Amino acid sequence: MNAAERLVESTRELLWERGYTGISPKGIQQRAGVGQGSMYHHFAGKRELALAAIGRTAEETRARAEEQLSGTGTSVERVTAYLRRERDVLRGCPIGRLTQDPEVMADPALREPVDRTLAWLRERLAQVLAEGRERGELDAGLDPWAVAATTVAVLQGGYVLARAAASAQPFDQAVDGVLGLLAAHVRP
Amino acid sequence: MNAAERLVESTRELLWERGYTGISPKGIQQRAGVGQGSMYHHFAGKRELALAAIGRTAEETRARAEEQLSGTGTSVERVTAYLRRERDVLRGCPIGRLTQDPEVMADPALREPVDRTLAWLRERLAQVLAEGRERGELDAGLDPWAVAATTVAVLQGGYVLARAAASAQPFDQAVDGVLGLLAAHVRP
DNA sequence: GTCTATATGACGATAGAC
DNA sequence: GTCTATCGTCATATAGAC
Repeated sequence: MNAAERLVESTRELLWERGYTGISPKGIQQRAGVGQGSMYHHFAGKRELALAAIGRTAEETRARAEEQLSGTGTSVERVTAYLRRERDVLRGCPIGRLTQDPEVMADPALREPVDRTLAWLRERLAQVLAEGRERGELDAGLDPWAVAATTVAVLQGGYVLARAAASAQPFDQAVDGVLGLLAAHVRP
Repeated sequence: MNAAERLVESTRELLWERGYTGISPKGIQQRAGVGQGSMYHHFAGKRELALAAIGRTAEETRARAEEQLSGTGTSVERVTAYLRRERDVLRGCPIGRLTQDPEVMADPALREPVDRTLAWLRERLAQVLAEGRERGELDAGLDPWAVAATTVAVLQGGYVLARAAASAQPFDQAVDGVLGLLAAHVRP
């Protein structure tokens, strides 16, 4: 892996762990094993590195979700596969955590991929749920958009609870809870 | 309000807006309108200020939740009152946001009130739901602990979605979604 | 492309006068 | 109690040699 590539990967890791406000060019260089001059040759500064890093993480996040959501099975089976996918729960969501960073939220270019990824997730889940309703797998009374927002919120909030508790248990409970509630809307 | 009091209040605001990693003694002093010497006379440093500020915010958060959860009405009515309570959605949760701060999570004393508050919320909601089940208001099949975790996660995740979208709409949708799902478990 | 040197300001605190 | 002076370190680059 070349210097530019290592720098972006280090930035991705550090953004995940510490957020934009919590990282420094020096820290990125050290983790990447790249000198100062080299970093400033490839990138204009911390912000340019973050733009590249966040863009890549956003793309990856959408691609991984699409794997489960476009898989086989009923609507509810695909949502379940997405929610129960193996996750590094205590690390949290690398996109969702950026919503808590004041400098990311204040910068339209840094913010855009965060907004877009979470909006896309809600929309994609709403599609899957609407499909399930049309196929008669789910009750007609279910609101796909509301339940989609609930589902994404359970994930994001589950990470918060897990990190606070230093345990994956509350995350798993929250997922169990929403899937249990949803089960009552599956048609026989 | 005296200097010590103003310092704690400024710290509470800044922690909410920027997290522990994102604030500085200087910023706290300026918002409080208090000089450097005065700050270090009343508090040993940034960490001591944060301990006082987080402790107070945690207490207040639990007290405000208890207002709705110990109110009148059925189990589901009280949970609904809590979820639909007026909130400054775009500011997020002053406790939940601290789970994304690496320095808070690394310091047991700073972390404890965060953990305790979110654990208390889950437990209190589970109590309310269990009570509803015992009284026959809710289906016997409902798991109070799982649904409690889901409910708190919907709140915390709702804040994340709202901040990303710069709109309260996804928060409201997520709340509507979980209440809609819960409605199917209310006994006639 | 990568290195070292240098610059400017902020961070987080301590010391001692008033 | 509050003020000003001072301190060592880190943040975020820029400049120019190799």
